[in-house]
Amino acid sequence: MAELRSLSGDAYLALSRGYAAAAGLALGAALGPEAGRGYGAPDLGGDLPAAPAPCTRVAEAESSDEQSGDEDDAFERRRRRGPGGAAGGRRRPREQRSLRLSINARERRRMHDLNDALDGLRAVLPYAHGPSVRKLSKIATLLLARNHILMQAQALDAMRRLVACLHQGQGLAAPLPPFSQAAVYPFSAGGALPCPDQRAACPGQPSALCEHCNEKL
DNA sequence: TAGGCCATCTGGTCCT
DNA sequence: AGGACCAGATGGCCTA
Repeated sequence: MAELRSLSGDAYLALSRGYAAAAGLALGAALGPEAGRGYGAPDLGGDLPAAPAPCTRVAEAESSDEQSGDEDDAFERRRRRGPGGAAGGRRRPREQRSLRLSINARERRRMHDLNDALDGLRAVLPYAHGPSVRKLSKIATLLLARNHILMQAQALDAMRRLVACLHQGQGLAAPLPPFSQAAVYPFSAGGALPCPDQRAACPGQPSALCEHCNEKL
């Protein structure tokens, strides 16, 4: 999992493509070695992990006395195992159990809210959405979002520099790379021009930083 | 069968 | 005291 934390732009694209593949979409860029065990595999006909349906969640979370038998069993096991923990104290067992169930329900609700937020994030990320595509994992969602934000920031910066060039009336000494590669996917290998070309493209920008080497142009 | 991912329970800590 | 947040443990499901 550590490799995902330092996901490069190429790996990001590979990740996106991995999820897009099942839907027959190609987001470009070669599949990198970091594309990732378990992250790129499409779900062929499989269902999502067995989470309670959204419509049943609320009722489930709000009626703490109507928990599943599993939770009852777990509670009994722990009760037998030893003295109560923080929730124990001097409470009567019934009181203690009621409090525990209430805490469990609250925690469940909290996690559902967190998952809803993650679903919202997935909905705006550039990867293939669809019933035949496996949902991004939580960690993949966060890493994809992070890299997407970074790339959007870089694209925005590139556009700002371009506008600055045009305002100075110098035109472009060299053709800009295709928007889809340079602006949208600035990390993509071969997508952006090497530094000397960048210099030639906008000679009137002495203070701008090269996005490839972080040196002044 | 191992490994990845997930939901849930649980106890601890911090905050209001 | 009660709620929010966190991390560890556990067990289930799915895939390679």
